[in-house]
Amino acid sequence: MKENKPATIKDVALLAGVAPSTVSLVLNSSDKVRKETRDKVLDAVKKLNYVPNNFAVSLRQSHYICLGVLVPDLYNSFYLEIVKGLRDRCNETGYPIYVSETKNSLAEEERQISYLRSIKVNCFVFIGTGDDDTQLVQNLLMNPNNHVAYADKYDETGTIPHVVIDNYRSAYDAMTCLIQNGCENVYYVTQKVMSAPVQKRMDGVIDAMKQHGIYSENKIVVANDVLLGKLEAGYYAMTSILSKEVPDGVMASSDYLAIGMKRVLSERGLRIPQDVSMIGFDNIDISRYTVPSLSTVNQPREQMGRLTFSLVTDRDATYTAANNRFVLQHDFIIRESIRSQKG
Amino acid sequence: MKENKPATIKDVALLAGVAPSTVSLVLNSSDKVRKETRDKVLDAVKKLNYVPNNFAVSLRQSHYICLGVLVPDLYNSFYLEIVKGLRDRCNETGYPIYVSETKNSLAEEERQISYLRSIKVNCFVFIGTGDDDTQLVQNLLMNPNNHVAYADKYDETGTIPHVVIDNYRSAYDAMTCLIQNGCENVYYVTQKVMSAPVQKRMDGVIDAMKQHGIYSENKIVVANDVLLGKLEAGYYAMTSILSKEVPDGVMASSDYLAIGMKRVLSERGLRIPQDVSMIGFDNIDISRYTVPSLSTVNQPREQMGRLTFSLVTDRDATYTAANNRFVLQHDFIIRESIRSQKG
DNA sequence: ATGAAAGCGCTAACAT
DNA sequence: ATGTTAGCGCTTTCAT
Repeated sequence: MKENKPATIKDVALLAGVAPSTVSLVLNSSDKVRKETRDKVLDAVKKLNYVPNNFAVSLRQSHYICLGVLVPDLYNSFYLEIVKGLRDRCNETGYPIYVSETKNSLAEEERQISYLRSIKVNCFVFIGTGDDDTQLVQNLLMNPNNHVAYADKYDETGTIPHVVIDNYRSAYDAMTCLIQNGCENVYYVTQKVMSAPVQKRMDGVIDAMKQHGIYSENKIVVANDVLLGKLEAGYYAMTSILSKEVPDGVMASSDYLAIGMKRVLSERGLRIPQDVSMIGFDNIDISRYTVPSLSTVNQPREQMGRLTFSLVTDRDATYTAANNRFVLQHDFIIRESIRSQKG
Repeated sequence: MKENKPATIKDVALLAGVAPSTVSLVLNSSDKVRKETRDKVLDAVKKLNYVPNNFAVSLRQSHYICLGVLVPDLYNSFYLEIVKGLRDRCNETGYPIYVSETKNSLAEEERQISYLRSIKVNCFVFIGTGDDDTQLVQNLLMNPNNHVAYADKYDETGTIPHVVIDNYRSAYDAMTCLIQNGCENVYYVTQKVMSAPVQKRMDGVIDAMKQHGIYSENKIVVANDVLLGKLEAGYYAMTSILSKEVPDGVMASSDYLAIGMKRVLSERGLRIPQDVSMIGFDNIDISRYTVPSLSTVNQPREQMGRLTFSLVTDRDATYTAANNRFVLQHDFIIRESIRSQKG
């Protein structure tokens, strides 16, 4: 039995011997129709393999509640975990969710937003995108039906709800830990794109170094992760450090970088943590299983996603925080890659 | 300037002093309208921040070309790379793409398909989903507008184009390599969900073992990766093997499993590859950077995605293969985790 | 080169 | 409890 065109509500009505509006009623609120009629309709629906045309529904209802998510990189497990939190909440509540990749490009971001608007998405979540998109966001908010929230992204105006961890503090503490465990010559390798969170981490690292009198500009190394991929970028960053000297500690702005760096140390016969202590950032799943396991800072990523969902779908602002900044707790996870040698 | 309702084509027409149909003409084919009129229209579009309502467009045009992708697990980098290939081709050609997670659940798959159909998706790509969804697919194909292709999934009927590697052969070769390099007591750890590709790999492994007279049933260990996550599942599988004996070689059906297994060996002071040779499957990005680096089988994942895109969007079957099976080349990647000791 | 008008499939207000 | 009907925003003949 080949169907040529998908069945419409009219076809169902015809087959069931009722009016289209009755079919609609059955499909949307089951209690306003006599059971007998209802069964006839549902029978016809099944027989015709009927699926409502969402375009017609949404056109008619003129509003459409759907989450649009913008992420720089869809292959970064850090972002993916935040998206997972969003996705789970969407599944729980029946919201459609559309995830787009922006590749750190403002033009791409604009293109994606335009598409999302064309399909009447009205809830926009920005995860970790650059700081230059504030104008885009303002544009979006011109329509009061639109809602915006950020995850892992700051809003200094205090108008847009955003979920972050204390990036400054967590990085400050991580670097301090290295120092307190005896490191005196520490390098910090950071990713290239200086989003606000990454900037704040660097500030924290530098302040910690300064406070212990071990800061100098050349201790900060910018990895070439835009061109190379994080693992390889870490590998090259560490290689360049070793071409100058062997530090007694290294910190990276992400675990991926750290794993690339670790590989070089092993190749050179340097032992972690005996020769070099090491700490990453993000706590990706593999960090616990590397040899030695990697110390790191954990961000509650899924929880960030879940909270962001609430913020962007919340029509009544039941959630509040000073300056719309929701700061979640990070954890500092000490594993084998740091030698413990207090003092 | 707050806009309350998004601008419609009428608003644009009004402001530009033309008819709605003219606006439509301008927006869709630029050459049928006088330049002067065109500019007026584009001006109005910009002023009103106008974005076409895709629901209305698609409703009117009644067909909609959009890719719907179904994946068991959105946090598995293997699938993600295939999706990346699809996504790139979509971006190149302007197709929208909607990616759904099915979690190895038939019910979830059904739910997602129903949603995709409601938004008039007509191209369906199944990546690595179970074998029990053939009925769903047949249902889909009742409508001749719908198109289906598989990636990393077999179709034995020969009706549905599918892209795979030679899973049997690649696994057979990998196991043979271990044996030829001197391993005599080898275990194979496989993931639990026995999709056809995973089954074929196991068949290949077992045949290679048998051919060299080293097969026995207890050499095959099924990891508990449904409950635990692959890393941890690998960890426990290896632990259980070591509770019986120390093999001289292990192979895993995925790199993730292998990394979990590797950790146990290191903890027990067993050296790779001196004491135990090791090989994984999938060539995830980290495998090159682990210490020691992990030997593995590479699938051309992005290419699989790109080809699958062509197959599902191709209206004229310009691509052909025997039984609709498109077999891409795998690579066998030898790294440090195998000791080389021919004979 | 541009305008007028019909209709895609659905829902909701109103009528019965 | 169910049917009738108008109209969401757009494209696409068909006129002009």
